[in-house]
Amino acid sequence: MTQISASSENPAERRSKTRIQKENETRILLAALEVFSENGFRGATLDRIAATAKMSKPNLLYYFKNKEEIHVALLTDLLDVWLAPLREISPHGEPADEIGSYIRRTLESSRQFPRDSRLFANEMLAGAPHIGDFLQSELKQLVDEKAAIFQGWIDERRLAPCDPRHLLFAIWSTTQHYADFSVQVRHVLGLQPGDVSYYEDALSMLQTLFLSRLVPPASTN
Amino acid sequence: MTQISASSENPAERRSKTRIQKENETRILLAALEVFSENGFRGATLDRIAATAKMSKPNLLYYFKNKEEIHVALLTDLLDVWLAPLREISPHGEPADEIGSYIRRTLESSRQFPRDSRLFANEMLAGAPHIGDFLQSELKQLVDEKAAIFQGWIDERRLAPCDPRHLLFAIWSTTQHYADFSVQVRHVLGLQPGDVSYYEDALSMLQTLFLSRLVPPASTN
DNA sequence: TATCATTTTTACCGTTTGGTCAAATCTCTT
DNA sequence: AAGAGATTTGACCAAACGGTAAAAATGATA
Repeated sequence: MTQISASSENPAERRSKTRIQKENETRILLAALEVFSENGFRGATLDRIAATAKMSKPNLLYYFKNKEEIHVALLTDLLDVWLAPLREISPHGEPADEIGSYIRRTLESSRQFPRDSRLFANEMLAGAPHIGDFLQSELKQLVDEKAAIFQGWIDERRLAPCDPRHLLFAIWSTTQHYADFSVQVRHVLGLQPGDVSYYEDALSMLQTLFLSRLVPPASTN
Repeated sequence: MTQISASSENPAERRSKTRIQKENETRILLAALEVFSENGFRGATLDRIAATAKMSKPNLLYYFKNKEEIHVALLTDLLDVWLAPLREISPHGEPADEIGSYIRRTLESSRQFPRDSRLFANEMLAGAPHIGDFLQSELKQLVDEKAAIFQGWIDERRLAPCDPRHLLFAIWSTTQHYADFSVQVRHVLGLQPGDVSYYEDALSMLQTLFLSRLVPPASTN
């Protein structure tokens, strides 16, 4: 026994990851993201993930013990990244600035990580079987916290009276729409499959909607 | 040969539907809507649909020749209903009234037919394999037509300058969000599973967002 | 280069899946 | 009540599914 090393049969439980292990895990997660985000958990198959990762199925199961473990790994990674912009909303800034940059950031996430957005959307549509607890506890807490900031602005007349949590829903839905429904967006706009140029017009529209005024006050002519 | 009748082996192709046929088709479509809307096309199984419809699988396949035919039937029914409110937008009304009632109607559809909304969302996430053609042709045409109305209002200074098609995206995404992400909405708001009371606050928020002003103009204090 | 741990593959297993078939049952009309 | 057509069922099939076992191949290290 020259090496104390890891001893566990599961590579994920070993103390430090080898080069090959790190490479293969990211390859698998990338492939799994592709497949899960298109077809949801039930619609995805290990064979397709393995094929996408250019790896045999047993080899894939050498790194993750089952289908669910891959899915959970993806969702866990996702939630951290996705909530970062929300955490950054500060009570000390101007409402317009804070909301404006929050929209810009979430829309940017939508453009950069459309598959992650679709992975999350699929989980929601399925009834959030894997992250229901997270939504009820951590997310709710974070939303309550940020909603309190908005409520403060409302009380100070720096924001129109509205339910702050629904304001967040509106921001989430409009920004993620461009990732989740990108097929529809492209078809309606007459764009080619890979074209994501519409994100610029989207940002412009959303800034108008949330920060300016869409319909002018009724004139008394 | 006392009866000329139908002759075809496929009940769907017979000239007039029997009582039993009508009953069973609706039972199947209802069950299929439930299953497809939760798990998407690939994630749904005929066994689950049959079980939900309280019917044997071969009997189910007596009415629809395969899985895809059920899915297409659901999507076809859906598109008509879903686009009705959009068709009703008139160039002769006031922008605020037209947009306001359109939001009210789509949100009402979201509340009344959340499964339909999720069925559509699943189809989008999967890349619209079954209705891509529809999006490119009929939907694009309808959107272009309505976008022209909005553009007219913009030219008349009755609507803020913006891309009208993105305005439609914003309305679609915010209203359907309450159906597609209802689990998240309920968890964040701390509501019970069946509770859809949030739709009232949602309408209020969306009317504020689209028809009024969220952030007051910067004061010069 | 020998050795041991890591990685990959081959062959397989039981279950689920979409779908078929023919026989049995039911329903409606005459 | 009988006959024809409509409906339902049980038995079945090949392929796809998630996952396992063990051996073979590769990599790292001394």
